Amino acid sequence: MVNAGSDGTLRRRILDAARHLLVAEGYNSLSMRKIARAIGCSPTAIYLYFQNKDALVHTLIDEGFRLLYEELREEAGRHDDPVVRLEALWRRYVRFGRRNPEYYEIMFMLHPERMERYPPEKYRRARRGLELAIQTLEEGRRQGIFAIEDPRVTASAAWAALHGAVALLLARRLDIRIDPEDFIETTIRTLLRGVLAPDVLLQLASK
Amino acid sequence: MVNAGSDGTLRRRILDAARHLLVAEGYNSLSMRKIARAIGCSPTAIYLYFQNKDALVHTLIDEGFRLLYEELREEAGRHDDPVVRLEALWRRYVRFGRRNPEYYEIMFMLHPERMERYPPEKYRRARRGLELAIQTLEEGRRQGIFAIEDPRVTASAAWAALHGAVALLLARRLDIRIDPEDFIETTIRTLLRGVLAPDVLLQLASK
DNA sequence: GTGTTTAACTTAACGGTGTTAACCAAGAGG
DNA sequence: CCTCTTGGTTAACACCGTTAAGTTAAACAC
Repeated sequence: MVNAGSDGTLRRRILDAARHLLVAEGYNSLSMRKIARAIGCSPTAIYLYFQNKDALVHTLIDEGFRLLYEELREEAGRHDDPVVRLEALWRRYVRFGRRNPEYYEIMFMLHPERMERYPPEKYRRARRGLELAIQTLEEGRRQGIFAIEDPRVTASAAWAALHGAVALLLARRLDIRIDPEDFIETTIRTLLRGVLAPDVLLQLASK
Repeated sequence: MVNAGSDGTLRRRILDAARHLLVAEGYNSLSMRKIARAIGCSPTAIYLYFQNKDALVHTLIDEGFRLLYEELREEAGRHDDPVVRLEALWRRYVRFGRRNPEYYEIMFMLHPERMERYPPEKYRRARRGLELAIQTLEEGRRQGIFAIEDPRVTASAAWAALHGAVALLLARRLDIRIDPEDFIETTIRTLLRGVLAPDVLLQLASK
């Protein structure tokens, strides 16, 4: 049979089925054969449109990065004050991870070995979100609000911290006695206090 | 053949081979059949000593947690000043992760679905390391050195931040222009500034 | 209108995986 | 000497990603 099932190019339908399966059953049980079964084609048909499973997953990862970046860009455009903007960006990142756990997992939590094949050229696109934080940090530093050395390194360190928080949250590795909201709040406030200039911090604390 | 190959109980030899394979080839290519081949027994023999592959990996994870805790406990015993001790604990954690990437991966970076089966009772043992940080934070808070609310939550947030740093480092997801040492240094200094009381911070900055 | 090419897809198969069921050989106890 | 238990084995099932070869239908040349 040719183009079995509903309409739309097979490539598009493969991606839709893959994303659906990913969300429904998680990355671990995502298999070529299941995808094929879901759309009523043979497993090998997928290889006409994707070099292999990794390539397919990478396409999903691209989708995820685009989604995340659009959220961050929109958020960044809403705030003028560097401190407010930075905090908003951070919160939005965490929100994205918690709301899209399956995307987040394939984007950031896949095994290193598997991800080394993810083309480095695409990493640059993926880092556009970080650039928003870097610019904000740089801007605030010029105004004497942030006491940091290298904005790029600081932004990366903060990103790593948020990633760790999201990762542990998604993996449910936190002590059950800890409230997730409290945990996130503490993470962000600690980071913020870590980058703010001491005098600004005192000023904030006094009022 | 009975008890093929060298001496030692088969159970012990399975664990040794598994750990060796894990370190040599990474978690992804760790398979029951490979372990069996390495020690010259049949794949099914492993099931006489471990319920399944997960149970085997969990035993390796236990080893890892014991190793990590011993390092942290030894480190904690070497420093009296809470600030110094906290920083030393944090550095030691990062060092463990970077020196034992395979252990770190199965301990903290395995897929959530797989890890949910890891018995919650064992998590408590795994958290003993965190208790060291909690106690240190509590101690420093009583002395007015740390401006934090809940030591348990703060310790968890800091742990998450360090985990994120290690995870991104091991997964080689950092911008290539960023020096890993610089990155770690910034992470730890930011965290420290985030938990220190503002006046202590100013005092530190002035001298 | 017929012959040929090409695009889209299929079936069969290879080598790998975790895991289970059934079997077997050697030693221990009566 | 016979039975039971211990500590393994072999064979098999159902899955996986991937490749090679085959098929079928549409498109095009003449």
